[in-house]
Amino acid sequence: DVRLAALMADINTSEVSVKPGEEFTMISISNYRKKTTHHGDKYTNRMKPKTGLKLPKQRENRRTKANDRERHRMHNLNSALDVLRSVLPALPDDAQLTKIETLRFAHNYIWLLTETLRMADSFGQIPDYLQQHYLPASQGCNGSPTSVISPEWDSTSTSSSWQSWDESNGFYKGGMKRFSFCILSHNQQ
DNA sequence: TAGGCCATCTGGTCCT
DNA sequence: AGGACCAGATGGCCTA
Repeated sequence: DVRLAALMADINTSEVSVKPGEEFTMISISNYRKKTTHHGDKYTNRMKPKTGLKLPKQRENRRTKANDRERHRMHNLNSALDVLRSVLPALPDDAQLTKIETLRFAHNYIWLLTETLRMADSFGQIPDYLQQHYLPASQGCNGSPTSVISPEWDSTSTSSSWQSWDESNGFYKGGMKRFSFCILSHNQQ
């Protein structure tokens, strides 16, 4: 069968290499950002116009309304991101993915689920470890080796998919921003 | 202290 | 005309 597993690695680890057959382990989550909450009046002092110029009353009203709408729009966007975070595999307590990480994580997670379905179609079953650790998303990983299989998590990379997969050595190599997701083994039986 | 992340403001552009 | 969307600018907070 084709075995897939994933690894969450430290952001500062520039490369992960795991040989086929090795146990996968969580390397580090020390660089998870602590959750922070921004409160409304935290930014109050930014609400002054950048220029000291006094706007005409009508224009000022329009601008104020536009600012309110824009704020509301961004809050909606953030709410949608929160919903997205909530359906991704759980992270350790007090950790929250950034916006860009959330989007990349979601992309990788969709890839995982797609791949899982493909494997189920091909081999008639979903490997135990996938069921145990990754499915369904809402159950999270509870601190166990977690997250999503993906060939790519490099925030600077625009390449997709399998380009960094080292077929000869059987491991994925890639530059990493915060996490690395890699396929640890790929055994044929 | 530098850099990352974020919220907010702002003006431009497009759409209804 | 007014709203939605977008990107640049700005400044605060946090962490290494």
